[in-house]
Order: sequence, then structure tokens, then C-alpha cells
Amino acid sequence: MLDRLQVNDMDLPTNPGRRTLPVLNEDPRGWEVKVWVTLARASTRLERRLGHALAAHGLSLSQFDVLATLWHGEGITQQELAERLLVTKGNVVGLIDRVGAAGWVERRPDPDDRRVNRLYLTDAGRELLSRAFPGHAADIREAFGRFTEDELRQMHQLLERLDTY
Amino acid sequence: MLDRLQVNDMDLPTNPGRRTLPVLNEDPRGWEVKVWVTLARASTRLERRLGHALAAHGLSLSQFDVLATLWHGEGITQQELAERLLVTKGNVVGLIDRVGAAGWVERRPDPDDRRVNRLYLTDAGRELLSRAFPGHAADIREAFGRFTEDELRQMHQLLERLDTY
DNA sequence: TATTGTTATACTCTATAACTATA
DNA sequence: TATAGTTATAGAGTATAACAATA
Repeated sequence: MLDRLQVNDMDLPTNPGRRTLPVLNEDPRGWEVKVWVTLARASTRLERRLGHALAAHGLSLSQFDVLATLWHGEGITQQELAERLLVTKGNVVGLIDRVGAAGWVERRPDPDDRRVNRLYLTDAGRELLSRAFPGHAADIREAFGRFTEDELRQMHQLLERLDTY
Repeated sequence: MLDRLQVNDMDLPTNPGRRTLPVLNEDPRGWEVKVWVTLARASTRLERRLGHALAAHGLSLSQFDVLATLWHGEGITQQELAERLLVTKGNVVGLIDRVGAAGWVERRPDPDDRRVNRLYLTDAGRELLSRAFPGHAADIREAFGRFTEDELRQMHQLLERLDTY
């Protein structure tokens, strides 16, 4: 497994197209900023690591998200996908163009509403996902390996509440 | 405060109150994947919200990170900045070019090692940061507003462990 | 009129790698 | 030889906005 990646002449984790991470710890009155900094940093580092692993399959993290979303609900519209991925419908066009060009996803016109495209995994897409997912899940489990199940439940509950504020 | 964000001609749910984004919940044996999905989603949503607020100051989240990092340690080298932001030194050149062009950061040659640049906030940069930071911190506090201090400590502790796995 | 998807534009960020000038 | 920074390239993601087709 790869712990670090040779980048340039410097050791760094990787992942394309995504943001760097925050760094500001000095809020005098509360833990909120500290928690956010740590959250963002942990998230970024995991994104880099997972993104790098997925790159071996020719997938970006965003593209993996598209495929995994379709895996759960084939036949959704581009608009629905946009809402789930928290991006605009304009961005979805580009995303689907790319995974479509790779042959993993296809648009099918909705017979009842001619404005709508419904999205489906191709056989190749399903196959790719079933090839990529196990390692991906294993990487995630490794990252969380030091937590007890109780702690994982706790984390999940806290993050759900944060996500729905 | 903004509850929804006007994106395009679509209302993008800045807080859809429900569904999980990235996207794979079916790991039969553990909570790890679920926790990661929730973590990534919460992080993404907060990034979007905070990034949008910072844009009012002409700052991207990454640029804010640069400024905030220098606020903590002016005089660091580009290489050191790269390590703190978890990006390559090549990427740092672009980052500093941009915040430098805006007049917020300057490179000064190290007198003892002529390969090295040391980075400093300009007065404008310091002023911008002191203008942008309070609202930024307030947004963060608002996002974490539903947690008790005890829960915040808990979260921080859990995320620190995750970050250093 | 409202909605779905498309197109166009501009910018930011990231990855990779070769290059320079120093040390 | 090794290190700090630069340059070059390519691509991905995002934000914004106007547009066409359809409802």
C-alpha cells in the first residue's frame, strides 16, 4: 500500500482538482474554529489519499462519487445528481461528459418528459465500480482503524448533526 | 445569514436537511464508510458556505488559508508553506503569485540563503485578514452552534486522531 | 412562466516534471 | 548532489450567466 507519494522532489499526498486546507487556530473564545480546522484538514488529507488510490483506476474522487451515486439510484436525472453532489447542473454536464466519454455512464432521454435525461451506469461502469470499491472501502476502514465502533457511532452522529445544521 | 444560495437559476440546497452525498452506505461490516461519507459531505458543505462568504472579500478559501498561515508565522519559506498546506512547492508559486498580485503577500529574499524566499503579509494583507476573519469565524461558530462545548471537545479529539492516523 | 439541460467563460487548484540558481 | 523556487503543461472542478427546448 502506499503511504506517501513521490511528488516532485517532495513527499506529498495527492488528489487533483480540490482545495487546500485551512489553517487558523487562534479563536480565543471557543472550540468551533479549532474543530473546523481539524475537520477540514482531516478531510483534505483523506481526500488526497483516497483520490490517489482511485487514480489507479482512472477515477477522480468526484467521478467516483458520480458512479457510486448512480449505483445507489440509477435513472436519476442530472438535476437530481447535481443536488446530491452539491454542485450546479452546469457542472454536472461536464462531469457526465467526462464519465460518459470514458464509457462508464450514459444519458437516456426520459420518455415522459423530453427535457430530462436519466442517468445509467454502463456495464463497464458497473464493472469498474465493483473493481474500485473494495480497495476504496478498505482504505477508508484503514483510516478509521484506530476507532472503536462506539467512537465511530459517535463521530457519525456528530457529523450528521453538523451536516444538517 | 444565508440559508440557501442562489446558484444559477436553481436553488442549490445549502442545507438540504437530509441526504447523504458521496455515496456509498452499504458496507455491511462497519461504520467507517458511513462516517467518511458524512464527514466528506459536511466538510464540502461548510467549505462551500465559507468560501462563498470569503468571496465577498475577494478571497478564495485557499487564499484565506495562505494569509491565515502567514498570520501565524510570517517569514516562513515557500517550501514550509507548501508543507503546511499539503500542496507542492510548484502549487505554492501560483498561490503566492495570486495573493501577491493582489498585494496581500510579498516575497523577500533570505539574506543568508539566496535560494530562499521568505513570505510576509503586507499591510493590506493584514488589514484584509482582520476584516475577513471575524465574519469567517462567526460563520464557523454558527455552523457548530448546535453543539455543546463538551461535544466540540469530543469532536476535536476524534478528528485529531483521524488526522494523524 | 418555470424547469432541464446545454453552452460559454473565467478562474482556481492540483499533478507532474523539467529547469535554474544556489548550497 | 541536494535543495528552493520557477516554469510549463494538462486537466479537473467550480461559479456565473445566458440560452434552447420543453413543460
